[in-house]
Amino acid sequence: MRYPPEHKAEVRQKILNDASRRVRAEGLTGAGVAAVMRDTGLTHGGFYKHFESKDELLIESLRGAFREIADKLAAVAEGARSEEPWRAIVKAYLSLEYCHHIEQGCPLPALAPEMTRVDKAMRGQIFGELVQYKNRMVPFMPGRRTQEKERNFFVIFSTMIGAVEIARMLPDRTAQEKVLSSTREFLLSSF
Amino acid sequence: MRYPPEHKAEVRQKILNDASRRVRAEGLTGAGVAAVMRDTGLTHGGFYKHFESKDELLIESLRGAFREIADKLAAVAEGARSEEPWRAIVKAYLSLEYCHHIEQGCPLPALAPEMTRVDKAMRGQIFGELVQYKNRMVPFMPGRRTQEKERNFFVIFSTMIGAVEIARMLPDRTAQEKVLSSTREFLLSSF
DNA sequence: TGTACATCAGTGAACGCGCGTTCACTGATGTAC
DNA sequence: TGTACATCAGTGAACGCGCGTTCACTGATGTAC
Repeated sequence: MRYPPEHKAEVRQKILNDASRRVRAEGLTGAGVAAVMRDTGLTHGGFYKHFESKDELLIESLRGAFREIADKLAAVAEGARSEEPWRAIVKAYLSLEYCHHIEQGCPLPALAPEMTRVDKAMRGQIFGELVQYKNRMVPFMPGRRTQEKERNFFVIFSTMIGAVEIARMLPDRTAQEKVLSSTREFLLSSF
Repeated sequence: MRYPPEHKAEVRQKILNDASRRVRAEGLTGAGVAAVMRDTGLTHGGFYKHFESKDELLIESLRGAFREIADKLAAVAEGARSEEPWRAIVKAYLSLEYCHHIEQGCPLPALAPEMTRVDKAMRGQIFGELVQYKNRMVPFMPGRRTQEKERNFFVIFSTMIGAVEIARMLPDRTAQEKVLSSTREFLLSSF
């Protein structure tokens, strides 16, 4: 079969989208070649027409996940009319909605501990993505100077990441919502 | 060979200690039967004389990890002379020392996201360990009534867990210490 | 216009490897008589 | 006291399975002449 010239790029993008969802939902080793290709509607053999290795898929799908969540949170912040942007980010990040959709959410509460265990080369690349994510969020953070905003980025995101992780370990919505709303109120009253 | 009657219990405990370190350092799948038995100085075949399955090893080694960190933090809190116990816990938990020794540290910043992905039966058991951990920490938390202490447990531990995870993603001590100390100061000035 | 060949995304069998698990065996020590 | 047998933690080969990766092949379409 011959395909239109844009076909290959589209398929690659579809594989990446499926992988970036799978990696968040099932962990760093959860985006297996066969499973991802099945998601995409292809067989595993064709994978290497699109990627050099599974590692390339992994880093590219993480890159996509970081970009996706940064886009969403930036949109939320920019859409905040009557309140400070960081407050809108905190409310969105600590919502039950975000908590329940791990596959579309921030890679940090889904994968942070696993990301510290990958080999050095990949850890360097992941660190680069984290820095970009931080740089996109810093302008929305509370504080006067950039240094203060940066400090607050780390404090606020640390708190949100931990809260989402704990909430996800709890067995029912009520307990989850309790942790999320406690942490939300704590952060919103802290700056 | 015949062994003294306490021998078997000692070997089982050694296997559990090795596994509980490995699982924190290398992830939920990192405590492989062969690797853990090699740590213990035995060969993989003997494993099933001590455990019914790898799942039994996993839950028992997590249980041990939760108990180990709860013991440590309780000792730190009880040893706090001139300050409130929770402040001593925050200082210990957010120290570079604890951050760097993931294999002896709290299972939450090491494993929380992975723990939400295990099968339902094991998730139930892990949730039980989390509840026990919380119950041991709650008495040390700031707040008047138990309800308030419990709320603060979740807020404080969420924040600490996230901060340790982020710190562990950073490439050098300076950056790690910045996140840890920012978060430490934030928490210590919040209650 | 027709024919032969090139292209290339996708297929599916096969590979080597590491994993959890099983099992026949070992061998030092205890017990029965 | 000596002999035959039982016990049982530990050994290491072997298994089935899923994984990432390779590769000969397919077949629709483009290109050369």
